Amino acid sequence: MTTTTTDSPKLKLEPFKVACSSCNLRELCLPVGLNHDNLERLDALVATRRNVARGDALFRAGDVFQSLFAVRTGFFKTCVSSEDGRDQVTGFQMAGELLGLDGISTDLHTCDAVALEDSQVCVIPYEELEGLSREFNELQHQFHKIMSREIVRDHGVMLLLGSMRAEERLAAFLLNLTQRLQARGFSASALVLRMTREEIGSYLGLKLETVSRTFSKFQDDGILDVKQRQIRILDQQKLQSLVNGANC
Amino acid sequence: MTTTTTDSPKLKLEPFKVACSSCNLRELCLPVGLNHDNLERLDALVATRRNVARGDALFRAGDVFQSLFAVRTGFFKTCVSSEDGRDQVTGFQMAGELLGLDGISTDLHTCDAVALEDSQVCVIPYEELEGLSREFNELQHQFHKIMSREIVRDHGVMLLLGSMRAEERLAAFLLNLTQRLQARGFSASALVLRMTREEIGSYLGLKLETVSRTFSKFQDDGILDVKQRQIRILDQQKLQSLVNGANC
DNA sequence: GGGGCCGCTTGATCTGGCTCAATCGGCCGG
DNA sequence: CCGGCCGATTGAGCCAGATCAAGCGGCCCC
Repeated sequence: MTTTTTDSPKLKLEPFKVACSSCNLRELCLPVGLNHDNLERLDALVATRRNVARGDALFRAGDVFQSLFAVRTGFFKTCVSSEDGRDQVTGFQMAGELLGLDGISTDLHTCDAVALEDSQVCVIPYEELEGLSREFNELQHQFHKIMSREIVRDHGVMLLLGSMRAEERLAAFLLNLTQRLQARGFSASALVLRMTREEIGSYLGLKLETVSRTFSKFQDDGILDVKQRQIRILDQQKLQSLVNGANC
Repeated sequence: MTTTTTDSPKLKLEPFKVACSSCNLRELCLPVGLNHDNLERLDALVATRRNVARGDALFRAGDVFQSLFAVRTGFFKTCVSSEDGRDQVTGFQMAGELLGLDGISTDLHTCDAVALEDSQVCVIPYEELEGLSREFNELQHQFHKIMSREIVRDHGVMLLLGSMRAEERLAAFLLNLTQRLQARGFSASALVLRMTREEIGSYLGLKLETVSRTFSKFQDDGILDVKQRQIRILDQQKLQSLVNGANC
């Protein structure tokens, strides 16, 4: 992790300037590829931020869609539910990732976005984003790429849910998490899970007991060191080979 | 189904004018909401068409991405595969639906699109679409809606794969298919499946034997009349209640 | 510092869907 | 019209993961 702002004590409110142009996430977020001038235009667009306390929803299915949100700090889950109570976690979002793309389709959000820890998001008014992206090819293209990437990601999850066994699913999940954490400057081998076993299970199409048992098995096999939500990856190779279906 | 062109005998090649502005799919496809002038601009963009024989690929994972494709006639499946041979059908596309959105993300396609019957697609050069959508708000917005809808659809499939039982999955699949067919003017109760049991199974995260057995069970229960790929829905209510988890 | 709660682990048993296997039947090419 | 092939059906047995159940333990609030 990098430190951008001086950590002056007592400064609880936003530092004066937390703009895309000075954001250390800009290479992971909407601003990718924008030149200096365009970045400043984006700054004007992304003027407001919003804090979301752990457990609170950023939006819920059925809410009117007006803005996209970029995670600045913290961690979210998104989940859809069917008419009957069934619930499915569709993703976990960390700093630099966009939330709310589902809402464009019908002007209503179709899933809940819930903070798994105290978080802050940048609010991106959607209409204004459309306007600005009509002016700047790069912004338009980057936005399309982000939507497309979400589609590709979803296809990967379908592959996982449709054809992998429990161990493969958990291995794929852990590798994906560490990859994304690594891109943000964190260790590739140690991580702290922000979500419960049940939420992992929902995402992976498994019951929480199966998730727990699989963690234990990975520990027995010397692949992981598991202490509740503290995970240390001891044998990345073996994890990778599990995903690749090596020992099938 | 509507008939737009005169069915003059012997006319094998394209009728003179098969443009978005005169396409009977325009209310299901990219042109939704465009006014007359803008539609004519879109016509210029979508100038070429391409035939794809049954079994052939429109594109494959790894192919360079240049164009989106709108299905004019026929039926497609898209599937992703992991490094090991595993294969997952991620969707079935019929007339009016867009193919290729996955390619925007990395300029390479990430899945295969294979025709399940002799088909024809409209070729939509992507760069030009971005250009035109910078000019026309409605086109831009409609395109974003289509991408967003794909994301929402994928979330629905995740819910299905992650939390439904075999009968519920097949019921949801059939209802979804008939809904889309109905929007195209076909019967809501009779349909011909264009895909094999194995492809249905891959899409639903089931083995082909399970799909076949579930069809048979639905027939025994008086919900369906199944003759190979000819399906007649006898009790839509019961199908719907299965999806809603009524008898759990 | 203590109590209670929630999340996690672990065990025992059950079962839905998978696997393996045999047969059927529709369709296509000769 | 017939033979072969591919897709679909059906049966028998099995197993991965679900379910049910019983603690455990870390953390938060009082």
